[in-house]
Amino acid sequence: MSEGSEALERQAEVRGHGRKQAVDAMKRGLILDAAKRVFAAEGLEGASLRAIAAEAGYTPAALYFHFDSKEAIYAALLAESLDRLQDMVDGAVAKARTPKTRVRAAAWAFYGFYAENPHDLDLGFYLFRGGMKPKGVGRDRDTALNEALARSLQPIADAAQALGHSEAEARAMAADVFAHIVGLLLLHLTGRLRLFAAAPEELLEQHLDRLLAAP
Amino acid sequence: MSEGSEALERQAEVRGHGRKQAVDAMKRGLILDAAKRVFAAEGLEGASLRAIAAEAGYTPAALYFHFDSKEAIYAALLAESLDRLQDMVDGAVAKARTPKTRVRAAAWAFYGFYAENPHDLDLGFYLFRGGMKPKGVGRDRDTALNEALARSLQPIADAAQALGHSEAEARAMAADVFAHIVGLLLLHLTGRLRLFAAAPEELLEQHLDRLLAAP
Amino acid sequence: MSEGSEALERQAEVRGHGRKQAVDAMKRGLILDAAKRVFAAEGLEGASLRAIAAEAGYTPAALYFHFDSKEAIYAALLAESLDRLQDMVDGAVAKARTPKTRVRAAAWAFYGFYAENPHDLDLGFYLFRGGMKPKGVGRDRDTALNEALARSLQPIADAAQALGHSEAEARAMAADVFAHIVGLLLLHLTGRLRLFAAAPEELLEQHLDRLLAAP
Amino acid sequence: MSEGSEALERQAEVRGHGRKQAVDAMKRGLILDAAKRVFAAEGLEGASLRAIAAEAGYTPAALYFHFDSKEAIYAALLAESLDRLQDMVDGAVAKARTPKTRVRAAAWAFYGFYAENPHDLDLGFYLFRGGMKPKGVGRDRDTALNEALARSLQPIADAAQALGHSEAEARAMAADVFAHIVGLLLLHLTGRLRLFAAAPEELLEQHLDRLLAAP
DNA sequence: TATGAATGAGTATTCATTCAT
DNA sequence: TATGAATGAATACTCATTCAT
Repeated sequence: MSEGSEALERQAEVRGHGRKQAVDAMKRGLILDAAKRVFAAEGLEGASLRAIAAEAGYTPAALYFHFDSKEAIYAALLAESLDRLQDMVDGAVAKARTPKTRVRAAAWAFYGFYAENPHDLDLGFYLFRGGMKPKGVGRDRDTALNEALARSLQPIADAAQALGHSEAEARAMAADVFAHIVGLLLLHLTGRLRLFAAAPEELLEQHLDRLLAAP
Repeated sequence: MSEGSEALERQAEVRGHGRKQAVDAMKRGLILDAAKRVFAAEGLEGASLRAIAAEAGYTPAALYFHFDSKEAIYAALLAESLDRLQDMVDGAVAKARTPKTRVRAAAWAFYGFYAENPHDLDLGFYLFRGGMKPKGVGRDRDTALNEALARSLQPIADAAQALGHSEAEARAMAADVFAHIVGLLLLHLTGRLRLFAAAPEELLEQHLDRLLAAP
Repeated sequence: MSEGSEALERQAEVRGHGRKQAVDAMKRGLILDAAKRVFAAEGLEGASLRAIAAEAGYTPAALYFHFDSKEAIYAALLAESLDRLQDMVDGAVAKARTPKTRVRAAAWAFYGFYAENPHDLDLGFYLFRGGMKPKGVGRDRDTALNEALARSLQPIADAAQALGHSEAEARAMAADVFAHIVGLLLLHLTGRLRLFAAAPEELLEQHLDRLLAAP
Repeated sequence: MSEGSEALERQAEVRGHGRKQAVDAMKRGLILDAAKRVFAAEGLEGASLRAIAAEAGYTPAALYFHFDSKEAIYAALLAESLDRLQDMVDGAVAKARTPKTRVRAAAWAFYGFYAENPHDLDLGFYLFRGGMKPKGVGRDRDTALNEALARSLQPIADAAQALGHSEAEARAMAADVFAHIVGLLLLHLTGRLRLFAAAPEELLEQHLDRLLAAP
């Protein structure tokens, strides 16, 4: 066997491998798309593995070649959701000129994302909660998701530092905005905010005003 | 039969009735305690009717004598939780002299209650969510629970009005505090707040400071 | 103790006993009425003991003082139904002058009774079937109900004999009419007769015509 | 790969497919057999899904792979029963030369089938009744079963037309025979016919005699 | 006579997961 | 890589009946 042929073989192998990976990724993607659809239509409770498999045109058993467990599918869904979230936040922040408008832009993007995709919030809390127990991997996945989440909120911390805050203060500010928005969304989406005849957008606006008022 | 004996009989009857009621209430209480225990140990998902019955030393069927459905048990649990919450908030507010300290006291009591009883928060969100569908009066129960919740936060709105805010502003303030605390708790309890090296208590303190700063 | 007083006592006893029996019979009647209502509204499946008790304003357990079992209630219901049936048949026959019209009258009364009270037919078949197993008494009850049923159809046999048939032939004729009507009703009530675009009344009329045609 | 081998592969594929189908059909058949056994032993009431599964050597859940619901099992059982019925009727009719003997043959085959398989009658009435509600296509199934039933009785209508009856008359005749036989069977099988010391066979014979007597 | 409380057996159905093929 | 078949455990809830009071 000549060198050339070896190289060719390796190349073919590599290409074959790459193609395999690509095909696999595509299939995973199709399953996740199906999961997203089921999930959006039926909510967390209705998004059984069977339902997802059916929607994806698969047998339930087939999904186990692509994901370790149902939780793994959820986790992948959440990871992808966090990616979209980050894109939205980054996009919004990019258009803002001043640190203050960057904080506002990031906050509103964050709020808007979940207000328009309430199920993604569900997903987040489901997994960040008691889920993730069974299949061990939990730990790694958790930190990965955590990092993705932190990245999404980083623009707020960055802008806060640009405003003269210390790093600790900046982090606290990001956390504060994060918590406030999550609280508002939860109460809003469960209809509890109606009790106070309060609109979440107004409350958020006021919160940002107070937060950004010159001290 | 003399008048005296008649009176005694009536009294006995009444007492018998009262005892029956008391016994019933006690048994309901025991079941609810069992439910709380299971709930604390296994989380909402694991708190099946069977599990609750077993923990209470009953057969599943027996619970249906005391409660109409599983959701009814949850609802009772939540109602009782909201009662305790209100007691805590009212107790804290009673000790405060000025409107501002009353807001702070109420907010901290609210926060403290759920920080110490995280499962009660779960319960609230479970029921305030999609639950409550199948049996029971759903609707009635929902409004009753809503009212209990609103009552717990009323001290904040009252104090806000005492500070000179309009009724609408006062309501918004209660909603704002409510949302902020819920957000903080959720992130704290799911460990997300650690990402920002932020302590929920500090964040709440700062939020209240900003909120109560003279404009 | 004087004779008079003895008599009075006995009388009182009897009266007391009689009253007790009367009261008991009345209560049984009230329960049966309730059962009939539930039964008419919900059908056999829905007529649970609980439902009957509730409708009668009783606790399920209370019914066991008046009836041995659920089957016993059904049996009493059926007995009463058969009484009403007999009244209808007898009433119809009484108005007819000739043997042939008596056969017709009896048949139509029988048909009409069950066409208007389809649930009574259900009841009959339920009990005449596999039911009646548990509580032993089955045997006695069965023969009693059988006799009541036979009595209802006796007018047909009588009229047949009046037409010159032997006793055996007359019995066969009654059986024939009975079977034909039951068959028609069953198929009619389950909608199977529609398959043939046939009306049960016409079929019955023709059957009677053939049966009564001079040989 | 030569053409021959391709052909072989296709054949294997087809056979594989065919085998899969065959295996599936066989398993369904085994389950249905089990159901029939349970059904015969315990009656309709006792033929729970669990019992059927146990008898078939399956877990309850496994049955859901082969049938959509318990009602679907019943429906399949009935469909198969109607097939056997039709075979018997068709077979009997095929041997008869004249229209009149064809009517008689069909009627006796129909009668004989249910006299020997009383449970099939139960099944029919159960499903043709209120059943069929929950899952499954109910409607479709109902009409399919109706058609199967109608087909079984078609020979009678055909023969009636051959005798010179109009189509409507022929249909009525089929309905009449159907009703009479069902009535006889029901009374016979529940022991009610004994009341009249009447044998169902004699009554059917006489009914057919009258029906087929030249007018 | 009636109740309240409780039982135990039962119902059909759903779930995530596994494994031989 | 995917399927078909199967599992075992779980679900909430209903039933007729019993028994101490």
